[in-house]
Amino acid sequence: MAVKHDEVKTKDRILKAAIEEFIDHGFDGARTQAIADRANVNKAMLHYYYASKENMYEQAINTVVTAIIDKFGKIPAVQPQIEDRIGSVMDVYVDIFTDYADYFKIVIYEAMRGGRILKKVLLSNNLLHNINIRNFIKYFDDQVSSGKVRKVDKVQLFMSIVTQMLPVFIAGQILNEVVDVFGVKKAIAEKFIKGRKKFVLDLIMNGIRIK
Amino acid sequence: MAVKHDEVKTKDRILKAAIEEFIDHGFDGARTQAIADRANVNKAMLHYYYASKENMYEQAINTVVTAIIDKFGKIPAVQPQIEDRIGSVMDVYVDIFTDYADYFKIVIYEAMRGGRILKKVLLSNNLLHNINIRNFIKYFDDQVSSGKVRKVDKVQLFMSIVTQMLPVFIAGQILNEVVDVFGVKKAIAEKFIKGRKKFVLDLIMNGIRIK
DNA sequence: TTTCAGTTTAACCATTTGGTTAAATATATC
DNA sequence: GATATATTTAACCAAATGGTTAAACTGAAA
Repeated sequence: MAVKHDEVKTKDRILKAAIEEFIDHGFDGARTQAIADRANVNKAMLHYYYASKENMYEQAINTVVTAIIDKFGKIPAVQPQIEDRIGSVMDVYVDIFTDYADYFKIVIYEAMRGGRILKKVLLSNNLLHNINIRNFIKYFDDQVSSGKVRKVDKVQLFMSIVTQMLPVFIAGQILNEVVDVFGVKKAIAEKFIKGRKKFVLDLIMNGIRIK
Repeated sequence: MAVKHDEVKTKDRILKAAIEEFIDHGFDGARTQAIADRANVNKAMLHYYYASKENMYEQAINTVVTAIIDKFGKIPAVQPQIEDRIGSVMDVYVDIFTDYADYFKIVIYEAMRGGRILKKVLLSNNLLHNINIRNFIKYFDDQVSSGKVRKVDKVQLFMSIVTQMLPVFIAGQILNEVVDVFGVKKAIAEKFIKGRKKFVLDLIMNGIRIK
């Protein structure tokens, strides 16, 4: 077997280039020639290693989805204070919405085209066991039992935590445009994002009503 | 002038068809032939009335953005109870995320491609005066003054209200897939969406802490 | 009924796109 | 160095795509 030993293997360079191209343009907007250029290889190499654009896309989705879901395992399982626990969930999502924003963007692109590939990837590789909302629910039940917090729907609460962190992702994508269009000062917008976690944590714990 | 009087004018049929095609496939995935088929016209008619795919796309974005922004004007300006006021904001967004979900999808597609056209459309037609977050802020300030609610960042609060309604949109796009992939029962998922507004309103007002 | 601007059609076109192939080149093993 | 296998390249291809054109058709006004 005549195996070449490059610094980074051609096959991997192509996949990385493909992911970048899909991030920027989605499946339909991506061009195989552009992927070849990004990877600095002849276009025929894409066919050699991945056979088709669609197959390359599936590998790309698999890679990014695996990376994102791995992050979910990073939520510290045990924490005494409910604020800390909710804060940890927020931290993980803030991390994903910043460090993995590009990967998350591909996933949204894919979901909008129908999500056929996403579904396939999620159902294989039993990736889902890492999305441990069950841990959160169990923890929350304990807190309710011990009288720390009142009883509310736990799935609804979890969704509230996650969705309220979405501005972090959205800002990363279109902050400059929002600044332009709405005439908000950039420093103000950045301060808004920086203070997001603290605000949401306070809102979830205390609400706005005066008692 | 020999003007034809169809039930629905060809030009309008084409734009409607284009919007549908862009909803389903985004700009890059949309096919001019598919638009012609949807509108039941010869492909040359697209060129006759709209000159290019890009121009057609710009008209489409203009139409859907105008429709969505008009909805923002529907928030009742005056309401005595803060719960009602927040509820009204939620209602408007729930309406947009259900009745205008397809339009909203185009806007997301466009934002993900960079939002150049979206920006152009928003900056022309002074569409933005309808997005009256200022009204909400003024109202909220009054409520704080009169001791009804405690003082929190108003923009943060507004974003919390809006983002927490996003599951309504997401469900409309991928509810069936979520049911498949995560093995949630469909009735449960639908109940979750139905109860979303009530839950979020309660959470925002009262938080989860026991005092 | 002639006129003429507005509308529609079929056929056509240049370019782009994803994909393919045969030949050339590199590399490990013997 | 010979051999076999893996890798890479340039050239090529069919299909699809957005766009164009000349000619035909339509209907209201003169």
